[in-house]
Amino acid sequence: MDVKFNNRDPVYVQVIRHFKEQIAKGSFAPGHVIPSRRELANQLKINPNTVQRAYKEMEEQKLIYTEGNMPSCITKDEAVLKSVREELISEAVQVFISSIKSINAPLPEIMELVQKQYEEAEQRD
Amino acid sequence: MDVKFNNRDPVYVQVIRHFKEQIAKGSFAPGHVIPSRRELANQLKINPNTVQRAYKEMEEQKLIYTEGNMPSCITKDEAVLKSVREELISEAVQVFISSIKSINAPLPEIMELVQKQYEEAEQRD
DNA sequence: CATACTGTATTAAGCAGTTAGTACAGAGTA
DNA sequence: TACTCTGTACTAACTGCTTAATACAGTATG
Repeated sequence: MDVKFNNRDPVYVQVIRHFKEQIAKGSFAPGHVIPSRRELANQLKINPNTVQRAYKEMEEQKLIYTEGNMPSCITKDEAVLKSVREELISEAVQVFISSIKSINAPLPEIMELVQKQYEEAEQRD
Repeated sequence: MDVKFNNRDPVYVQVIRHFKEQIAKGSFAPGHVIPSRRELANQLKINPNTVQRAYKEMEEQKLIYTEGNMPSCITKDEAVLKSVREELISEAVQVFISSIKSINAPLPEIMELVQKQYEEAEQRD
């Protein structure tokens, strides 16, 4: 568990985002146990309440569930897990397109740029 | 002049963004006069100080200039104007790629999505 | 029973963004 | 001259979001 924070977005939002990315990647099996509020807070050097807020929202979105006072777990509902991935992809595509259109940039030319930079990023990994 | 605000980003940031998009589009000729602080504030129903803050930052970035107490104008430096467009494009591409990579989404598949949704958006205009 | 974990709730504090009010200097115009 | 625009500067206060601090209840384990 390792999250790099930016200063712009609220920390709890970034935490949620991080979990969604992991889910989208398939890094979490359904029912997978996630760190307790306090433990994750320790790892990330943030306040337990900030984690709590993130977890609470994830619970409302059915991404995780909590039984009694056991550590929370990733949902077992595979439809939800799948939709997370679709949501992130669709979001990325929409943001991208609206950015491009807002400045009337020609798509083909931009696509080439994406292709090229993607490959460069690929090599850096 | 018409800006639709979201609740997430600061208003003054969105105002700057709006001007940059117009510049990138080529909607503003070099030296083009822009509304006064008070006038734009009236149009957008925001506080003049918020506009002032946006204009001040744009001036620091050399996007606009002000002579005496005349209304501010878009810069005449075409290199700057050009770089705004490049900056926005590069930003959009980078955000997109990092989103895609953070969830290990295969590029070709995503590219198809982009292509498709771009055309759909095209028709809506 | 006691300790140490869980999750949860409530309240306080801090902070960035925004608004509001006021003021001042310069320039054009009736 | 008086009025009305322009930009600029400064301070104060409000607001909502975010984070911090603390406390409480339940459960498992030794």
